[in-house]
Amino acid sequence: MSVTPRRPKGPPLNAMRAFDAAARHESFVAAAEELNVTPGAISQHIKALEAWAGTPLFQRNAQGVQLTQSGRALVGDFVAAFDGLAVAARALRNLSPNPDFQIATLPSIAQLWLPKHLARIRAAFPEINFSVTAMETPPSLSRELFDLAIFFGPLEEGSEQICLRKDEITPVCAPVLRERFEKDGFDGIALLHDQTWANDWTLWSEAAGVALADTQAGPKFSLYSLAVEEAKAGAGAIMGHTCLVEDFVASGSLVRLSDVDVSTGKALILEIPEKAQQRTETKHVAEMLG
Amino acid sequence: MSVTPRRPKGPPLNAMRAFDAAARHESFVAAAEELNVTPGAISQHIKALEAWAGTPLFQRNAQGVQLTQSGRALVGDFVAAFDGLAVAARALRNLSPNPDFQIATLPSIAQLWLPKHLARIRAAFPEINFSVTAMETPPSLSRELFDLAIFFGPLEEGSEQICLRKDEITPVCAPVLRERFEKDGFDGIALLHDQTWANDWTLWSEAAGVALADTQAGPKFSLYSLAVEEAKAGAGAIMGHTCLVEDFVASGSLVRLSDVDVSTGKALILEIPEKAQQRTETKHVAEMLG
DNA sequence: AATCTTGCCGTAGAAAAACTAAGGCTAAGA
DNA sequence: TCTTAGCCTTAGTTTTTCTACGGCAAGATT
Repeated sequence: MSVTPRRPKGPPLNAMRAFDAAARHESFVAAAEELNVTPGAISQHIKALEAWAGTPLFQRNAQGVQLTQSGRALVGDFVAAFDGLAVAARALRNLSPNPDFQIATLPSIAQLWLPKHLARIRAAFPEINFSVTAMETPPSLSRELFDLAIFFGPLEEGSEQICLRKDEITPVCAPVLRERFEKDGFDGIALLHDQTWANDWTLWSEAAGVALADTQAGPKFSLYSLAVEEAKAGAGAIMGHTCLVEDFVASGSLVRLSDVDVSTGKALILEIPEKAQQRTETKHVAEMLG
Repeated sequence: MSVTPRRPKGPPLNAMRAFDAAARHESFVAAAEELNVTPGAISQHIKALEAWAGTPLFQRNAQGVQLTQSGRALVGDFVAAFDGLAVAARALRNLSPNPDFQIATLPSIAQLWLPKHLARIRAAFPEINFSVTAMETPPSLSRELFDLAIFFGPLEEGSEQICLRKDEITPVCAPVLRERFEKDGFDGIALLHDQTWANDWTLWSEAAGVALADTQAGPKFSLYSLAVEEAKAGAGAIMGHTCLVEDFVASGSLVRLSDVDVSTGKALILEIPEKAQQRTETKHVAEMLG
């Protein structure tokens, strides 16, 4: 009999959150990204939880984890619980007198598309502070405290989505390279690549029926906007996503190298949380972007 | 624009749990007890949450806290969310090959009533490890990971409760004091008190119509079982709860000083979680105690 | 076959969070 | 007026959590 009557403790909350994320993604790396920590942290949380429960929750394979039978049985409960918590957290945030309006989007969209539109919206809502967070993968709006997300992707049923633009690509370059292109075609120009859209050149050359020497060769950039800047400076041609480069084409700082726009099958999609979790301004802001 | 794209963080989980507890009890002290920490810890959590939200959640008064308008609006969401989490946590625990069977009860019951009954049950379930946690206030079975609770209290509707015994009290003392009692009545004997049942002597004297010089005077003990031991050793008379002292009376180590049993209006109550959260053995164990 | 790449693990040390302890304040009630 | 109950604050300690980095194994690539 212990002298200090310590109640039996439940499992650590943060470990449960880590499990929730890891289970939804079936990946420690993806969970780590969502929670903004390193995969090692997730690994430790899961291990702690497994120790507490006395049962393995994941089967570790070399190229990824997989939920065990036991683990899979828990996912539903945990997802439901943390969904509920997210609702509560959002309610808490919305109490604040003037919470930031949080927008999640791709780095490229944040840099090339959003500023122009956001300026208009800021003017309409001068009292609201709009924050933009750039990320590679769309967040779950039912989980994370974003009020609006803009990403490229296929339209999905059942969520609050608006298609802003079809995603189409066409090669563009600086006007100074135009002459060289007229002479040698694509062979005379370096192809610039963005790492997250590494297949753009291949996709376009196949769909447009334009043969290219090597669709993978050429300088690679970690950010699309960097590649665009380089292209404007004359470093080569980039596969332009029309919605991202149209302003440069209009102003003449980039010129088209083809009349053919190829659809990527995706679209520029605006997504907002489900109704119950929207802020009063959300709908209005979405309409101004659409 | 920050270079490291840090996602906006939600409120700290532990702070939300502290809020949940504090809001349910409308008391930091009670919340602290439930979570097994000091009130200071709760205070800090709440302050952190208020800072995060930018809104006060509690109004601090000298003799207790009170939820603000804002705070009250959140309670429902948080209670629901943490209820869900408790369900998930229980599911997690029940995965374990052989989890302890957790029993919550008053210290006095744990020491004076439970051992006899538990012995029987341990014999019937030799493979199960029964853990007993003593506490002053019944836990919420939908929140904490107990499988069974035994407390004195009024029967309530709608929960899974079984009345084990009516709670009745009657004064008892060691046989050696009997003679003195015959001569001088209660005036010749010290009255022993347990701090959690400080009014027992008053209650009995009024209900039984027996006048006592001072129902509050006499040695006080923090544990009822300590007072019982002192009484057995001849230190004075104690107000015996029949279900707790009957064995000593039967064996002769304590003797009754009155024929009058006074009902406290309470009962010895066994409570188990709602069906969906019970373990397979729960019902059976409860029946063996009843 | 050799080499990359991906995604996990483990450990050590560093950083951050959570907790306790102790002293103080205020209002209610004796 | 004194006591009690209940909260607060602060400082310091303990515990938890995170990162950094080396390693390993299975597919993929050359």
